[in-house]
Amino acid sequence: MRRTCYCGEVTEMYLSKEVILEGWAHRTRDHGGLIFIDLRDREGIVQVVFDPAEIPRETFNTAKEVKSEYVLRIKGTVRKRPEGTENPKLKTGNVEVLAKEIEILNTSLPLPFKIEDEIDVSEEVRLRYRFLDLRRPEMQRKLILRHKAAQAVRKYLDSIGFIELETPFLTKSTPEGARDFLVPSRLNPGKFYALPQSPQLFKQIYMISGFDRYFQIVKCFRDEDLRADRQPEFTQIDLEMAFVEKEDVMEVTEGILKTIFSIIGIDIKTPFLRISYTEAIDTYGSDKPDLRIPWKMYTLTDILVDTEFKILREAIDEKNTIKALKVEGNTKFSRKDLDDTLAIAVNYGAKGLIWMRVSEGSVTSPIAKHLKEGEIKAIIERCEAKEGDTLFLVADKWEKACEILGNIRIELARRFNVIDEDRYEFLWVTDFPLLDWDEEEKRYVSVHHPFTSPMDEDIPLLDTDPLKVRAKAYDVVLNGVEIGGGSIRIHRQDIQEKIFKLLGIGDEEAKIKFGFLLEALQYGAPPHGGLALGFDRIIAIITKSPSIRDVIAFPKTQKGICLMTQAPSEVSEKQLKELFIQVIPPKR
RNA sequence: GGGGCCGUGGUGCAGACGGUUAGCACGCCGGCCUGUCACGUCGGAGGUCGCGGGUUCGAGUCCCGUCGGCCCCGCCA
Repeated sequence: MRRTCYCGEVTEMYLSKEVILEGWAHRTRDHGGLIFIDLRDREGIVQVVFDPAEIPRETFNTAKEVKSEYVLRIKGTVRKRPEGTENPKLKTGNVEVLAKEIEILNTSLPLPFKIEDEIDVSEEVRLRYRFLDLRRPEMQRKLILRHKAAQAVRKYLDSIGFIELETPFLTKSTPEGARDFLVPSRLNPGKFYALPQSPQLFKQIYMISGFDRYFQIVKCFRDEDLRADRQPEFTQIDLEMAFVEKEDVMEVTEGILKTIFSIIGIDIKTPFLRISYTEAIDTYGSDKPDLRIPWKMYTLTDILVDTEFKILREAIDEKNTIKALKVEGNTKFSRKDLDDTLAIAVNYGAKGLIWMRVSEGSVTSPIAKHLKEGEIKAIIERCEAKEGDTLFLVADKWEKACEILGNIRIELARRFNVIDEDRYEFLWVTDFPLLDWDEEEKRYVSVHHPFTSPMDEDIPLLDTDPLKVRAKAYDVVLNGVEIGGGSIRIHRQDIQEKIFKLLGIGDEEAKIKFGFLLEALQYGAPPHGGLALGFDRIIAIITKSPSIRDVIAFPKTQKGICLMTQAPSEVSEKQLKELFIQVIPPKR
């Protein structure tokens, strides 16, 4: 006996036909003299009827024993449901299967939660019983969509000449970037592999090897603290191209995203908007702005340059920037709203927060009396503020002031429900700085990574003003989420060495850590660049999942624990001994 | 490392200001039921109140610590 079709496929097409179905008992309704069993498999649910007039007593009694999630094989005939008993909620609702035979293939313990969407259960329980959670239609839809997206991306990239190539998981630990997961080497006592944070160096090597266009849908590993959108292992769509400029990489990326979104029936417009890092920070207070939020930020420093209001006077004298966020619309801020907004500001390091509400050509504000009429007018004009709009002002270092207001922008947009969840706003953020200054370590660090090419015209600045150097780097942003990023790489050994030097990586260290790359760059390395897309994040967005855990089959908790397997776990003395490893217990 | 929310039968929740039998819904078990589809109906079982300590005549409730889950800051080239 073999299955003839999936439960969810039994429609009028099968009328009067005999079918064999295999699946799980979704629900049973025992009316004493008549039993209904909803049988479920991955394609859906169909109602099976057991009528004692049609089958032997023994068969009927077997059906009586069935409980939730028993695994069944049922043979029966498809018939029209009696007039008036159709169920429009089911795809198969016009028909039912009149059972002739039933076989219980397996029983099931009572479940901790129901196998259905909209369950009211903690994520902790879902993760502990992930095998049941994944049985729910919602989770099956998400993982099947994930599969479809991966397949579509493969097909698309293959069609434009990309070659799917693998890279090692057991590889070399490199400085910079995230903390590595280490794997001890039994054959080389005291030495460790690292799991890759990304296939970065290998894909560059592939370019030097002449594969020209590489891609991979691949796991990456970073041992950092977890968030709703961060797991220690996650999946990237990773690609690299030779003989290209950033426009080429951006075009391919837009093609990939277009491909993925077409799966959910959304035709996204390309090319995406492009704005510079500086503009993104200045206007939206974020390098990954959510363009679904209409509110923007404005600079008021020049307007208030002669102010006598003490707090702002001091800010200007300290060469700080005064920024304003405009919250549009007649949004009513209660005392509590204002307090909460201040709390957000303080959380991001603000020393204070000024609010002003536009009203009858002037403003209502705790500081209104300290401002001249001309200043107020100029502020309203600069912000293009209308009646009822509320402005929030912060005075601080440019980047910090922007960042504080940027976070207020996001949190207030959520609170006042101004984000349209059905909109998808893509953009490119370009012209990132190449380097940042790390105050703790007292050295430059890469904003992107150490292999990112500086802009040609900024190369001289490497010697004079490194922080002014812009990178050939680009991030792709969707609805306030960084879904990908990449760069044109350095393909000349002299520049690469110079960057290492600036990063405080000495010749000796560079040779030890990246010797193979520096060497490869000397053997005809073509200009190249690429990008990686956060696959989990994209799938989370298109399935409207609040966390990437919902689109990862077996995710970890915030403490990095898999609640199903209880990994990580202790290992035996013997295992440690073989690896020449000794555990030092943490101090209590 | 830090801030916030949460932890009570299998699941989700309720338990004022500490008071004697810890309540509700769903699920589970048993009976009845031939057109249900969240079936109905009658009955029943099921609890270390996360864990440890303290205050008290008495702690699910108050205090301290600890463990776990979630959100966030730091961190994540």
